[in-house]
Amino acid sequence: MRVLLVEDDQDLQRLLRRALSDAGYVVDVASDGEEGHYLGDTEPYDVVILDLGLPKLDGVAVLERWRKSGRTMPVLILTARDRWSDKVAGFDAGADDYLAKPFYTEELLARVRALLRRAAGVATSEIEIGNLRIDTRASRVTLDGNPVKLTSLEYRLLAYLAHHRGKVVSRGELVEHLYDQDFDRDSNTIEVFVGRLRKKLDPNLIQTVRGLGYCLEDFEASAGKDRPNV
Amino acid sequence: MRVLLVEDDQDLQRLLRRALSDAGYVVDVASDGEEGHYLGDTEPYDVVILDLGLPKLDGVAVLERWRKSGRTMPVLILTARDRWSDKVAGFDAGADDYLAKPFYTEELLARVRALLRRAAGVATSEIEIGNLRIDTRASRVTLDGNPVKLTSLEYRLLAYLAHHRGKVVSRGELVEHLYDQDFDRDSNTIEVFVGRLRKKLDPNLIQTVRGLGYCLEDFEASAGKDRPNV
DNA sequence: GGCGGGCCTGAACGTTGTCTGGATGCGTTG
DNA sequence: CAACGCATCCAGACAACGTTCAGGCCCGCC
Repeated sequence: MRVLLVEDDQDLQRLLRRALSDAGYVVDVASDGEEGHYLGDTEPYDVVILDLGLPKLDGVAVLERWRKSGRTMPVLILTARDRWSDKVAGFDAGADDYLAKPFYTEELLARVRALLRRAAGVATSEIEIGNLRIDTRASRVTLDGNPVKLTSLEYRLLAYLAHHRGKVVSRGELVEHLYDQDFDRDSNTIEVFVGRLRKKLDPNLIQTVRGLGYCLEDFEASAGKDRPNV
Repeated sequence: MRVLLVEDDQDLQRLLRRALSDAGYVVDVASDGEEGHYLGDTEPYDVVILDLGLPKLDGVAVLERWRKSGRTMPVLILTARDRWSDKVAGFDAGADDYLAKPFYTEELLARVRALLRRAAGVATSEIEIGNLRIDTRASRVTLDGNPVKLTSLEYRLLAYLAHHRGKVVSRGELVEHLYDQDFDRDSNTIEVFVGRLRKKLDPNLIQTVRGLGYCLEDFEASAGKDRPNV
């Protein structure tokens, strides 16, 4: 998952960037409104954390522009505790959630997870696909109840597919969301990781759609078992 | 849900009492340590909010007495922001969470909810993981029945992992909970303590998830054998 | 107040696992 | 059948992690 963090305060920026990448997200950072707006307009983010008090272009304005040009990614706004009017303005401009400063890092992470869940149309922090279960809060995966050991990138790839379950996801989209901008796209790492996931989980879990990408389906998950049509 | 609030500052007491009962809790209030201790010892509370700077009997002493006499209800301690040593003492005495003054009411409420949730999940004050047993009220750890001597930080690290058993906990989260806010994050103390715990307890107890953090697992404690799906 | 011991810290160094990209093989498509 | 896309295998590079150790700090003890 790829996150855009728009925050001008240097300390907070460093703290959050760190916490977010610790949590396994790819993080891009902007320090002012213009930069933030540009990035959010051009790069595909799964969620945006947007401070409201920004130099050059105010957070509310940034958000309004995004929404006007059709950007629908979930946006969480950060605001000083006493600026209630900002909060209202933020919601009116199309924010999905807000958090008042100061806050605890974990709370922010929890809210980011919630936004990602909601965007995927999932109610709980656990995604269940056949006999496979992904606990996004604990960052753990179980198959038939047995815990499966995944590496960081394997997990992130699986999580992304699970959040877009049923949709065909292109290799390019995966690269864009799992890596940061400058990544050599000629490599075949995605294939490699898909292969590893298939081996560790279920060979039929991730379906290849030739020429388009990969797809994680409901009915595929229970494949390894005794089922009528496989 | 019934809450005990032990706070000597009149203004804060009124504010919190109001906020808590607004939130739907039944609130009892004590204004000094003795009264607080008495109430906590005789009445069944679901959660206690305990200020540390109290007349007659200090908060840490109150907490210690409760724990020694077997009271296991979750306790959230309130402390002045700069009294770091108090926080440590509070944890060692058996606190479940802490909040530094000044804080926002909403945050307190969020933490109270979290404590209640957690208490609902974990029935006893003793956490058992394989042959390891952690007595959170006595801050004692036994392995195969033999007591293990842990230092303060070792214990706190273990306890935090145990409270979040099964969850992958990032180094950053650990640092945030074990140390003061501004702690040099480039140090490797966490690794050192994880190493010590592994040495003192079980080498397979704490699992490392590369790039994400550490995880304390149920199944790991029993035997470090190679299981099917790993 | 000086002394000793345990504990925490941070740096250095050794080790391991993960990531990556190329080579190769297989199946599918046109 | 040739070309292409995808899967698998492999090994080097590298970062993350583990281990050890010495210095500093605090505390209790003499």
